[in-house]
Amino acid sequence: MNAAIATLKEKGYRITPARKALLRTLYEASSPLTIPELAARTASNEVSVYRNIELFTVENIVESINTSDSLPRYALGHGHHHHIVCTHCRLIVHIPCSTELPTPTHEAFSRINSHEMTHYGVCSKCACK
Amino acid sequence: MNAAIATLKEKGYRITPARKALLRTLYEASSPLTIPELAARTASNEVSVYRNIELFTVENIVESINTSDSLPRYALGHGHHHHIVCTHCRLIVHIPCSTELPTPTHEAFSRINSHEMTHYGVCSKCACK
DNA sequence: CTAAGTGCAAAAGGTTTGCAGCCCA
DNA sequence: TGGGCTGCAAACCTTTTGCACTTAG
Repeated sequence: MNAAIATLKEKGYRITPARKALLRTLYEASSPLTIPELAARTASNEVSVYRNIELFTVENIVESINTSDSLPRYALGHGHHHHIVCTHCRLIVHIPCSTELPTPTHEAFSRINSHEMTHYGVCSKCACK
Repeated sequence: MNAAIATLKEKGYRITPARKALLRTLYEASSPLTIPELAARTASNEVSVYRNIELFTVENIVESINTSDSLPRYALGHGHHHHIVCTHCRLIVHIPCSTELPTPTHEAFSRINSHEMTHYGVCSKCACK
């Protein structure tokens, strides 16, 4: 979180209470949050959250997680990793990227630069019900 | 495409011109299409396209592809596969799922049922510019 | 014939934009 | 002190809903 503040300062962005609150909320969150959730928890305007999340995304401070059946969610980024999503309660956990994932090739593509992977399952809590 | 029509008939849905046109358009498309594109190409109402795409998705006739920087796109589903997306022109191609992808484990999850994987790169055409 | 499907209009989200006032650097 | 930041209002775009009309079976 201090690294994020340093990054922002470096690039000439201002460290405002709204931005600190947003970073703190993201830092303390146990699971990725939506824009309305972030606005509620930081007691700030949804529009400002949109603008700051946009900024943080561009600066690689947060990553956005898009699972088709919920609003986009945001979390502090911690390098490359994958997700496991509970299809019942939407719990999202991060897992490391398996070291030996083969990069595919395709005649229509000259370069492949990155990938995203999401696993879907049922978490322990939901499985017990 | 005839398989899709058979599925619909079986389940008691009507085979209307709008649905035939939608299936034909999806069948002929070289890349997944958005709702507005589908409405334009089938000369039908966007609302009806929403409703039929929803139906086709539930019936596993089409798959939806959500890349965060464009509207959701739809294509006829052909079993499990992955995607490669060109970050310049949004070209999307399908590739088979590598047989030896390890399924991760996580203490918070009791079962992992499925996954999605998307690779990002630059296609040959965009690379030449 | 009649329940399912379509199109139009309008409501309902979610996101972006414009602008006036505020405040960090 | 000034330019970036915030909040409010309103525009915008995508998706959903209601309802009357049409049509496949």
